[in-house]
Amino acid sequence: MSQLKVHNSYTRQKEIFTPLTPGHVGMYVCGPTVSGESHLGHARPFITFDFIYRYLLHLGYKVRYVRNITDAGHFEEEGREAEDKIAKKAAIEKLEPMELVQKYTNLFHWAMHRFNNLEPSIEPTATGHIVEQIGMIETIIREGYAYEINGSVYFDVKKYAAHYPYGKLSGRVLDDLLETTRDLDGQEEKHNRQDFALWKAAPPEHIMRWQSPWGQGFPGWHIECSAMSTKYLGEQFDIHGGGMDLQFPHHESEIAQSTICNKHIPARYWLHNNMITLNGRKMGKSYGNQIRLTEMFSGTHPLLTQAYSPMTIRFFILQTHYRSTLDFSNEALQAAEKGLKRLWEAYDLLKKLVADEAALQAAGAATGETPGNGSPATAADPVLDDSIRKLLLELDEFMNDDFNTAKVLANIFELVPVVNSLKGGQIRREALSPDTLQLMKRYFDDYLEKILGLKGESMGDDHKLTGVMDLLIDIRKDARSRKDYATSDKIRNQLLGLGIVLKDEKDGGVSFTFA
RNA sequence: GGUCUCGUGGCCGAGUGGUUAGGCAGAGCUCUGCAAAAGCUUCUACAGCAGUUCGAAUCUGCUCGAGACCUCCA
Repeated sequence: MSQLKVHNSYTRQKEIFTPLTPGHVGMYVCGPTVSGESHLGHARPFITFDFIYRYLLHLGYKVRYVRNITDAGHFEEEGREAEDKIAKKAAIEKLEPMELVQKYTNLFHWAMHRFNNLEPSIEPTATGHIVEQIGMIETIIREGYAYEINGSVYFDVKKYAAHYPYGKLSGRVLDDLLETTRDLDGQEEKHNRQDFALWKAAPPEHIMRWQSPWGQGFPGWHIECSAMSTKYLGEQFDIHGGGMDLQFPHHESEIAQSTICNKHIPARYWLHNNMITLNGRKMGKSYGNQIRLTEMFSGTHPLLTQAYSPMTIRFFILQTHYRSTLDFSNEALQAAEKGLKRLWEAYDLLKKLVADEAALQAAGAATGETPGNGSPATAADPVLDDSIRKLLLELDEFMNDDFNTAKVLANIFELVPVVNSLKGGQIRREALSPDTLQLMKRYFDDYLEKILGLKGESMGDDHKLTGVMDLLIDIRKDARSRKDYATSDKIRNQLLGLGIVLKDEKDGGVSFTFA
């Protein structure tokens, strides 16, 4: 099997992934700022790094996945809104800051859960690590790369750039920044405009504040990630992830801070997911075009023609490579919804087929007979059998190639007609060897559920409901056998009105799904 | 203005210099009491121009267009 290759934003190349400590992976992903509700765009990094996390686990790595919660709030830089965002909104909503933080943290966790994202190993909060942040800032000052003015501390970018490759991650040149940095209020106390805050003195109205060697204040935007990643993953770790829009200035600043404190770049592999767009434009609050997750799930946003389930959104995201932009539209989401449904029904079928096969073998074994009805050990259609195995084995190659979930799904979709044909009889069961059928089931289990993190939308395991359905299906069967189609159609149509779709199978059986 | 990315068939999207991406939608057929589902077949592509090459959607240049970052941002 091929080795895992990842696209490293830092080198702009695909590189073979080699963890610092064999068998172990440390991964840090920038988490949400819990000052408001998450929107569709936010779903992308957390789903992306979830399948990356899952795949690393699948490969057998022991992974420590750290994803922070930014609950201190980043202030708008340099005085435009010299107020902690969280404190500001809290005043508007008449809530305690921590109450607000709790509310949106809960909402975030709820959304993550619905997306079937695994929980990170550690989910540290910024407010819980003020001490570490202050410690790091002190180190940077001691090293001579930060200075204090009026109770605030700034990172000396110019000095840093003279000794280290500043701007490499984001492809930025310091001189360009000098020219393009805007005039903002409060700039004058900084030595240079491109310097960024490590610690900000808190104005009197600022609610969230902590005591520091420089007086009462709050931490700058970038220091929390440096402090927490260092604390939980060490001075250098394997993967740092986040959205592409965080490359500058956030990740660039993290690199600078950690380089001064720890003497080397914090992470070896920098992975960035691309944006979700709406009519070709990035979804984000700056553009006022975001659709909140609660609105997605309920279909309440004016742009939505219907509600979209968390799994539909997950699947929608998985159908695209994580480094490409993904354009939202109702049509695209509906396509994803239908595709996922077809895929999942085939997967359910496959599970049944394999279970039946196993039962047959078991029955044969129990009676001591050779499994006359079972499949022979060899494939009657070796060409088909081979092509299936090839499609399956390619899945590993695709994932190893920078997590190409789009290709993975394409191959799996090629197998959907095979599964359906096994059920429909267009392909005889003997055509495939039992091994191949088993292999297919294993790969579907691994890829669809374990790695891509998809799951069946629960249609309710209500025994009473299934009982009633069995009864109705039974009555309808009787009616049909009497050619009483008025009755049989009435049952079917009325169930359809309730959102339950009956399907008459070829073999006389009847199945039902929820529309 | 600076830096960078992208432009694929009705829509969403993969893509290696030479072979079908895939999904959804459309068309035809099969199955079916009808329907749904399913199966089979099928249509429309690589922004434009020029170049490199035996051969380019895939490399180079130019033109046009879109977007991202440079400010909080996933």
